[in-house]
Amino acid sequence: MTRPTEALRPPTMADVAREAGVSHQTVSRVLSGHPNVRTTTRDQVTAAIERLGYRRNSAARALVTRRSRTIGVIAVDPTLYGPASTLAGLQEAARDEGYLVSTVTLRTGGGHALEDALDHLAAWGVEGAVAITPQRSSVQALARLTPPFPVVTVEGSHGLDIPGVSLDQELGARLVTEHLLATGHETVWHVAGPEDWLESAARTEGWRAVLEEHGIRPPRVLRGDWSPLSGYHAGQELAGLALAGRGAAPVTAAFVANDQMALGVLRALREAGIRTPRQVAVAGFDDIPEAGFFPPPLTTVRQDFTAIGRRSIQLLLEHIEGTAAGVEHIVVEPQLIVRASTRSQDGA
Amino acid sequence: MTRPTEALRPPTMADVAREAGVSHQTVSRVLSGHPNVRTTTRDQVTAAIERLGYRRNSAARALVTRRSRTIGVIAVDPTLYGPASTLAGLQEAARDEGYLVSTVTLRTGGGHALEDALDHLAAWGVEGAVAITPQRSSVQALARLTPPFPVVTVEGSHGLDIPGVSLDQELGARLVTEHLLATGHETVWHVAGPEDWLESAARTEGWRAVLEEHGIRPPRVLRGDWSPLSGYHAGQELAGLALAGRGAAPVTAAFVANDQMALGVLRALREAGIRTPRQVAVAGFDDIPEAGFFPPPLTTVRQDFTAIGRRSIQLLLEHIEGTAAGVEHIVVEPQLIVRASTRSQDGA
DNA sequence: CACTGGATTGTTAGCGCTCACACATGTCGG
DNA sequence: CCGACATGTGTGAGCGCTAACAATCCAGTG
Repeated sequence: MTRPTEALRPPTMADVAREAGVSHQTVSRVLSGHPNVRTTTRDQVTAAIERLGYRRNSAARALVTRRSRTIGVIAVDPTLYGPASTLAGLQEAARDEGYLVSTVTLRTGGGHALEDALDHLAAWGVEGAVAITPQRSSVQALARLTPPFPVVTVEGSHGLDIPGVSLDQELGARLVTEHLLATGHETVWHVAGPEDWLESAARTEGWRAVLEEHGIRPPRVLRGDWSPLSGYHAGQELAGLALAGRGAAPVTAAFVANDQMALGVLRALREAGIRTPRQVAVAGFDDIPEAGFFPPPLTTVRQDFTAIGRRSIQLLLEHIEGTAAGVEHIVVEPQLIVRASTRSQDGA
Repeated sequence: MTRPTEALRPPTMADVAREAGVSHQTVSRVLSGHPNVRTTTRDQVTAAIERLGYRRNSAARALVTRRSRTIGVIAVDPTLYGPASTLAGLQEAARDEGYLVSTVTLRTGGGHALEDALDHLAAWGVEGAVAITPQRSSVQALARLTPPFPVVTVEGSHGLDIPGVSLDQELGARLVTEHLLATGHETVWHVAGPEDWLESAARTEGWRAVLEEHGIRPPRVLRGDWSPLSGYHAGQELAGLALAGRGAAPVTAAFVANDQMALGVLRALREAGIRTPRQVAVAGFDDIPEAGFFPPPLTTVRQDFTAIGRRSIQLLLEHIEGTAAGVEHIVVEPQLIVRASTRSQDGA
């Protein structure tokens, strides 16, 4: 009477029930921690589970409970330090809550990529999703779409009707700019990130606001694409301006929108024979692990990516459970890290 | 006769069948692209699907087909450039194959972390997993465990009975070391990564082998933990040795096991007043985006992380489909990138 | 001693889908 | 004109689980 396929199939709840001499429902009760099960019965079931190496079938559970216990994450370019760190924070938080995290990465934020990603997640029945899509276009796409599950954003919900978590980018930029002005600089130049990125815009905004509050007319904004190379090009331009020494806005300090570009700027300045920070002070944003070892060590703004990841999972779960109170925007505070790149070595 | 819950429940295959005036089985056939369906019928069904906004329920499918179309990935510290890039490559390849990727990240590779991660994935019924666990201990743990699904490793299956994909780390180290010797250096010092990491061991091995082939007795190995700080400490030690100028092994060239540590080394050398590459040439490994902008731009070994990710998904799918021919180890070739940090500026 | 009610267990009916089959048609050669 | 064969389509069962209900046991009670 032995069925030949027996060995191939993992044990089911019915198998455990038979082994323990109870009904499958009792097994289910034990597994879900139902209180009204006699201790002796519970032990028998537990032993049978152990003996058979039984595991609950998640597909069957998901089918009947209509809950997949899976969360989707959509990330643009998770190769960058920021998104990668956020992702790690998300994973950990979700796992603690008993969720599995499924990630879809986007090369670009444009076009139908986001829609396709949401579709892909929907097809697998995720209960909700976190979108790490810091580009304006992606967020707008997100606002247009109506996926069949709640979505929260990371660094992307500014002014939109989507719940989200973000670092106070503007405050970070303010801290840097104030710091540079306090160090005695007449004005602060700015190398911004790509125009399409919200983070980029917020940092530029913070910088501009501080200058204006001090009655300083903001100099022309230089622009890069987050890459070291683009920073290098911007640095060459700054070097040219510094050496030309044009009147209105002397180049003695620059706030670069991320650390990678700052590295490029530093290199360009050095190649032009300009010393940092003596002649031009430079500050970045992100505090990547390398920042403390740049030539010179870089003043920057630290983001607590782990906290951002954790808070966004919290927020998403609230929306999944339906306990969320409206459309909330959680803001995480940045921290200024002062290093040699903005410290006048001769004690100015 | 309207059921009040109707609106809450997403449409099922039966709903579509009713709408299209066919049986649920015909809907299923249309969805799975079965050839024997009349074109007119197919169109009716497609239209009904469209009208109702129907999506197949993945849980129900997984239950009956015993296939979840989900792949698990276990990654240690996905904040590092290498793992993050590999992850991105994996994601993309898996998605192209119609799989969802669920990621579990480990803070440490030690203890039961790996087992827990596999458990977590098993509980969700993944069909297979890729382990990016480059530590010796994790790989050994992996070899001990017998998860209920195939597992392939990235950078971790050396000498073990587990299929995997890895870069030829040893070849990379050989290329660097040969390059440095060819530039005229009498010997090459080495700053290694953590002892527990297989990649670290392989790079050290390649370096040692080349020196021995040239009849050079390898100098003492300095050791870091991949971080810029640890590289900085190693660099200080190197600087001390260089300035002391002890007989047997002059410090004129160093092969550092990754780019981040190389940054630390460069900084320490500069602080000690040692010029790179004139007095000491430095080379790294990984080719992180910043490497080309280090002071000076870093000679390093480029890894094609995207290819590694892609190949490992291929390999895993072969094992899932059962078409795999034994335990295969795929090796990807590295590429030497020569930059200023090893070029004698005065044309030596 | 039947009667109530809580604790404990079993029974039944699906969840939404795919598979194996049965049942229609239509087409063709003998 | 009938069977053999292909092409379409429908029917029933069942994947492994949970939720609702039903059934049992066993005190304590009047």
